[in-house]
Amino acid sequence: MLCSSKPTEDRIKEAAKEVFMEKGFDGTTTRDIAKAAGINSALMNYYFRSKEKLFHSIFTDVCGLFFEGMIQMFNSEIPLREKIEALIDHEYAMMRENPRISIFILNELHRNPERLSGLIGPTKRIIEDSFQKQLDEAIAAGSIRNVNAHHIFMMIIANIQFPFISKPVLQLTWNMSDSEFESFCDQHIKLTKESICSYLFEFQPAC
Amino acid sequence: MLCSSKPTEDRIKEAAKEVFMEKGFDGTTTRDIAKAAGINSALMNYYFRSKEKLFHSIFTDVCGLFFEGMIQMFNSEIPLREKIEALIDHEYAMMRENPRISIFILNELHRNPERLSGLIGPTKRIIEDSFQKQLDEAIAAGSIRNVNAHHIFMMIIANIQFPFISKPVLQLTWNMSDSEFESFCDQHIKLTKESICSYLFEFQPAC
DNA sequence: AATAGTTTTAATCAATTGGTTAAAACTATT
DNA sequence: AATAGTTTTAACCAATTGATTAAAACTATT
Repeated sequence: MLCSSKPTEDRIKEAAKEVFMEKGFDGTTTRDIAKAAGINSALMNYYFRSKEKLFHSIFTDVCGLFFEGMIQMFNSEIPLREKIEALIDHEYAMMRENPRISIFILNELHRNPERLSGLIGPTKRIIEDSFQKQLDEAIAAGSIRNVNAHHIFMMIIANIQFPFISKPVLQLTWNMSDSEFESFCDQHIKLTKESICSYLFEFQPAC
Repeated sequence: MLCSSKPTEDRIKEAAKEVFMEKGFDGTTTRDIAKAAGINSALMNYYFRSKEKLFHSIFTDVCGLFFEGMIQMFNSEIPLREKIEALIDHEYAMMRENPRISIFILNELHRNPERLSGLIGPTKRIIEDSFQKQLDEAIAAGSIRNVNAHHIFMMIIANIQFPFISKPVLQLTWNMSDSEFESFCDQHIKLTKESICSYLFEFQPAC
């Protein structure tokens, strides 16, 4: 039967995802995965042919989760101000649910940039999005400052993802508990919204 | 002799730093290091007792480089606006000289948070800095918006470090050459300065 | 219950890992 | 040049790594 094999295959993938996200590709052994999945270590090679192939499968999924929602948001047809706030809210919610996703993806790409080839599909679409157009129209109308979409994009993701990426350092240097870290993040995305929107919308057109 | 041994010890350290920063602790083998340093692999254990100890030595150095300058800047006695701009300039210069330093440190801490214990000394001082006082005074004087130092700090380092951390993704999704990436960063720190300063200084005190 | 097909396992493989050893090469002092 | 101390090396070790194998356990069809 083909379908009945699903549960174990999925169990392996879920366990592997956990371990890979925590330890990275290099720090993970196939025995770690087998142990986490509660299976014999040979079974991993039965379903996925190698550690590399299993990782690739998981990495593709994780990147999808990481990029898809964001891209949809960018290309959705809502007014600029709401879009920026919705983007920040969405991105923040995603990071709260998957706090390690950012450092995991970015580090694996840093270690092995060729992995990018797999995600050219989903990410490429960021380029040809409607966001720059939306900005250009607002700029032409004089309702916002003249600024490139890439920088707005960077300001958003940097301010949301970086707190999670640097969490261990922050908690040590600022003596933060987990709940204090949470409220710091809450406050920071609020401030990020304000900061970006005030920079964009509240300017002196010709002064 | 004790002093004559320095050159090789340093050569090992320099080579190890390169390899560790590129491949991470888990991705690096002692033979990689020996090869990069042009030495017999046993010599590494002669000078440093183990891979872990060699790494610790390097990690301490790198963290010093990463934090020291920033802390000094924060505690220097210059006016607020200049301080923020100087901080950004300094941080940016440091990242341009050591583009991988951020992802390296943050990932190693993510993988093994205990390594933080070694850098409690240098970083702790960030807490008891004069920056918050400086902000409080400006807030009391009504010259800036009411905002916590932690958030200004986060806005600065997030906007400077994140472009370097996410460089591979950016270059792919936005089809950027190395020089285009550079000018993007130039532009982004300029924008970051403007954005933070305008948020801080240009506000309606009671509107 | 006998069969054929699938899934799971224990045992094992060669390669690589971090680390040790004992001898060699080098350096300086006598 | 003989000595003692340091630095470097080749050879090696046990443990771990990713992966394979052949047999066992399971499942369904006849």
